[in-house]
Amino acid sequence: MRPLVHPSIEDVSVEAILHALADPVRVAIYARIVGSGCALSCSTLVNVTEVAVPKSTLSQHFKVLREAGLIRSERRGVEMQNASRCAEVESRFPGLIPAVMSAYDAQQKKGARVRGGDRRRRSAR
Amino acid sequence: MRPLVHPSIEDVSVEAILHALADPVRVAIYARIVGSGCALSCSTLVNVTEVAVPKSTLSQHFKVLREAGLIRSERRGVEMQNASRCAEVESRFPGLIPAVMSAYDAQQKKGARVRGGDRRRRSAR
DNA sequence: CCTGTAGTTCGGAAGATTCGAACTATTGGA
DNA sequence: TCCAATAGTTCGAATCTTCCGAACTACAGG
Repeated sequence: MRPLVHPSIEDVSVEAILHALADPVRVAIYARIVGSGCALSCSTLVNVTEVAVPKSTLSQHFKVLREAGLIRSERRGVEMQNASRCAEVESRFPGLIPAVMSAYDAQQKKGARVRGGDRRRRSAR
Repeated sequence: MRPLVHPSIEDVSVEAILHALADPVRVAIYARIVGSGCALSCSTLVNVTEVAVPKSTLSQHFKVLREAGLIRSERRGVEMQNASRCAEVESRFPGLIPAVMSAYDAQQKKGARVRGGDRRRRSAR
């Protein structure tokens, strides 16, 4: 089991943050963490979307969020606590996260459209 | 030659915008277009980065920016004029683009670090 | 030690990206 | 009108990335 990678805040890039939040599942996860105000475990986020996300995929998504500098993951007993690094990211890129979250919220409110962004058309396997 | 696709602004998604701007070359292109205030042709942007971007790749990048709703491309004689759709995007997602551009500018100013975000390690071909 | 729970790693299939080569569209001459 | 030059697009193959089931590791409580 490799130790978890958390970049120091000065090594965080805009590109990595945007890439992390460009995925519909990841932005939903991140919005939930930020919205809840407290740390959340992976397993509580299996149902962020309509269809349940497989846990191996979920694990990858958390890794991307973590290595982009957006969240901090810490083992707490048998589960993992994922907290947002809002304050740090805010100090490095003021206004970025609030703007993205506000845009995301605005989009979610506008009824159940078929939003673009789920660029990957999944096929049956 | 297929006609150019320009989504109407209400069909533009946050995910598509973030995905478009998550690429170091595309965000550089977009920053130049926004910064210049006027429409720019593809060819003037071959040198947005240290290494010249091949024109077939550049064409793909413009397509992504266009289909994300960030720019409007129009043929003007033999070349293509690419203008930003700032005002429209601003009306749909207020504050998003300014926040991203401001974060990007702040990052660029901090010396020539090896920034993360160029996720694709190119190999010799 | 054994079992259950939570999450990670592995590996292969499928999707996305890159870029050279070939192609299309438009303009300005000869 | 035909030709060459310029600007950009499309195609195709190599490469990179993402997804997810199966197998694995880590920890808590009997």
